[in-house]
Amino acid sequence: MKIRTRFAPSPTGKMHVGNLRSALYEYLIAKHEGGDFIIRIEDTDRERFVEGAVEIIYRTLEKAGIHYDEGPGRDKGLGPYIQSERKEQGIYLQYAKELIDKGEAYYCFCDAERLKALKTEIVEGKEISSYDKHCLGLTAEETAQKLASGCPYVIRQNNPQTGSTVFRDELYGDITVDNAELDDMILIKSDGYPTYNFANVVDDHLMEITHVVRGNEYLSSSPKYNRLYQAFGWKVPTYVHLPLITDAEHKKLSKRSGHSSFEDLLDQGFLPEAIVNFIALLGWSPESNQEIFPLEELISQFDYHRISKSPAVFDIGKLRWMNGEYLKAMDEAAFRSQALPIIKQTVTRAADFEKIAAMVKTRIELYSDIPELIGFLEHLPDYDPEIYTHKKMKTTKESSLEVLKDLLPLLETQDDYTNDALYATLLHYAEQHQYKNGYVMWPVRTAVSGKAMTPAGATEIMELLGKAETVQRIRTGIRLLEQ
RNA sequence: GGCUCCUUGGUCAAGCGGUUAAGACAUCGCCCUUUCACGGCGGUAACACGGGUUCGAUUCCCGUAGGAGUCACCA
Repeated sequence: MKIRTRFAPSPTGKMHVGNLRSALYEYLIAKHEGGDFIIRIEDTDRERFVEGAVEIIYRTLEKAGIHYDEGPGRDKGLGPYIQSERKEQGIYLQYAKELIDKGEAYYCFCDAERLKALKTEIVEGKEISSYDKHCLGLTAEETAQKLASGCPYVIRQNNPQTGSTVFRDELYGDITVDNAELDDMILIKSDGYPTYNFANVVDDHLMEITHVVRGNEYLSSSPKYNRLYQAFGWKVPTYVHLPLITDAEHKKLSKRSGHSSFEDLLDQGFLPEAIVNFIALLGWSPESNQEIFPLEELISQFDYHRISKSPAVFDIGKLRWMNGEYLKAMDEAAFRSQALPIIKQTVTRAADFEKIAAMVKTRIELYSDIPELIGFLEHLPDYDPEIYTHKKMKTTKESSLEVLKDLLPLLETQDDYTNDALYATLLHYAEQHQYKNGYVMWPVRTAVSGKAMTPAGATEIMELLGKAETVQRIRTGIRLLEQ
């Protein structure tokens, strides 16, 4: 049978990486087997609905390279794929009533006040409650009368209080839960919308989803969903619950806690391919030691049985590294189109911008590293003369001063400021005095850059700066060293 | 607190009864070099603990501890 997976986001804002990874794994599981990947919008909570969030979802998947076979606008006969539209068609209510007829669900008229009175404990600021089946005790007449009078109602699942329920997860194995733990969750809310708990079961069945893949925050409610499938007499899908992605404090990534969304990462300059590659490896590993995976290779190698069970910390440092790898592998033209605007914004003097782009390419992890790296080309920064002292080069402030003073007249009279010519000049000087290259290069590079680290060597920098600026910076260096 | 799940270095992780317990990021050192970087080489660093089972446990079982998730008319 053809595998069908779905990504079922609720449109409540930006997508954080945990959501994106779920979408990615769902996509990979389907595509690895030549199956279909479906999108379903779960907009049953009209209070949390955020305008434009649906577009964010489409845009995010698009940028991530995740294409869907079915979904809004791509109806293959099992739509609509937006739950609010399905609700309008009366789908959920119809199925809920079927459950009521079977005695697996019941109307509940309890108001907020009574529900609040049921809250028994408060643990860590969270109220714990479980419904007491009060309305299950209503007679048919009482129920009919309340319905007729327009009394607001919800429909609840009727779970047994004895025995236990077992369900199987592909990764976690069999999980058994006492039925007494199963609360009579609400299926249909008083506004007529279904809850996630109900809608996902109904829709996954109707849309013929074979593999339900989702975050493992759903692990503990899955027995209740299983009971729903059983009550309907439907085939239970294959479950794959994914380990959580956490922050450095081991807390689940969430919008609420202000964790980075995919779009935030893009804004920070991360490449979508790098992000996708990185999150694919958070919770899954291939048989080989390969780490760089284009999406196509991910599809061919993704075996969901190798997904791990323990949570993974989202380490932005490693993402940076991976982004750097993608930058290095990028072709020159593509890199330039992104880097050049940033470079030109940072360096306004006439310079060989393409040369700067090439020089910077292998030394950054993010485009946003560029200004910091080459800012010195625009303005000589204030710097501490102590950086002229370098143990390995055997340079001191005194030796540097001497070298710079010797070199100044040479540089003033030289007109050929190409890298090769400058290099020849400096090298010749070093040879004459029997200095080691670094002994000369270090102070020169320091003077023309004002930095202990630069993305290029001394003469390359001089070429970029040109004669006038170079000479001026050497003089500045001498002045600093004479103080 | 109840329930459920998880537990190999700081982080991602391989391992699926017998291994010198891979690899990557980070970190440190060395080499290369016109500094740093890039590149190359190398180092530090892990099986949470206690019982079993077994000739033999990182691997299987049971406890303990720790962590996480969940307990809504949110998904």
